[in-house]
Amino acid sequence: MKYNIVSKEKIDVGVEDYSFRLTASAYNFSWYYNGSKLVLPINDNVVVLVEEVERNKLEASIYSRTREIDVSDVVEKTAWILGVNEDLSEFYEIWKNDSLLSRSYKVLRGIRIRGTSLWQSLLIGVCQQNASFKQGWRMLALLYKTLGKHVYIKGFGETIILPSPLDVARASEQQLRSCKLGYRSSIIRRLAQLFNRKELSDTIGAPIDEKELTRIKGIGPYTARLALVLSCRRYDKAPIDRWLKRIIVEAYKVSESDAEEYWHRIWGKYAGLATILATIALDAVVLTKALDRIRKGQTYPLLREELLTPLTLWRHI
DNA sequence: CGGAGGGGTACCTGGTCATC
DNA sequence: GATGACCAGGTACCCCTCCG
Repeated sequence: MKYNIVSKEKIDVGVEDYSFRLTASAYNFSWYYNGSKLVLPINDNVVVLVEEVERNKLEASIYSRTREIDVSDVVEKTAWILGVNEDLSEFYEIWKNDSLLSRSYKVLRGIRIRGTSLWQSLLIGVCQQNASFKQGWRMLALLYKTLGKHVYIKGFGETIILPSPLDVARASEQQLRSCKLGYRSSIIRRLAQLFNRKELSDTIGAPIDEKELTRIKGIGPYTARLALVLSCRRYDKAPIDRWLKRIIVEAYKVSESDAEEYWHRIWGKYAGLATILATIALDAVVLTKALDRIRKGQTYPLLREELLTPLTLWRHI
């Protein structure tokens, strides 16, 4: 089915320090961002193409497969995903003075984490389990390419809609295997089943509890907390993996057992956001290289196009 | 006694690095 | 260049202690 443009809307940026370019770049794929235009699938029928027409003036072209759509609802969801009204001034005060991340402030200031649906956040989380950044995002990219819906958007080109829980349920074993998910494929199947049975809700921004998620086999605290960060902008509990734990030990000279508590003490209710920021600031390089960079004080993204990093993922995959 | 919580370890899979 | 050993890293699970 064809997506036709139904409306062009202005998206108001309600904060001073917003960076569309950074927000669109971070952890994104080439079929969603091309350096200027950002594709945001809103629901089964609606896709939004966002562009910065002037500094902090965003324009959203709404594409739909159906005639009747609620434009104000789409605009509201687009604004929420982009975090254009998220005031982070308190967070900046900590960031500017933090010994690990302050050097990345100049480069990354203005960035927001793009909000996702719960389903999408769980897929991201499960693919990140026991995997390096590169490995995890390659898995996710394969999921998109193998099971997602390839769609052509005029003014952008080809994009891919994330496979739905139903798409995953219908996929063959072989198809899932070809996504190189390993043991994760059975977790993803189980998740898809929960969404299909409506035991999990995929409404954008709907609140969910960490405990509710960790009850699911295959979802532990890391994946649950990452899902809360991405799907609810809940930053109070941080998804701290061993990578970050070791980095905290090195950077702040605390013991491994105190690392998590220490991180929460520094960042308070923004601990989860700081976690994501740390991965971007250190280009998500593997632990040994990250520790090396901390020793050299290279705690900001290198911004080299040829590297595969959270900020340049869209140039490569 | 029973539940909560913490520690240790096995499991799994792709990445990395040393060795030939 | 091929091979194999080891590592990274999140979760599951078992066992232990603690506390009411």
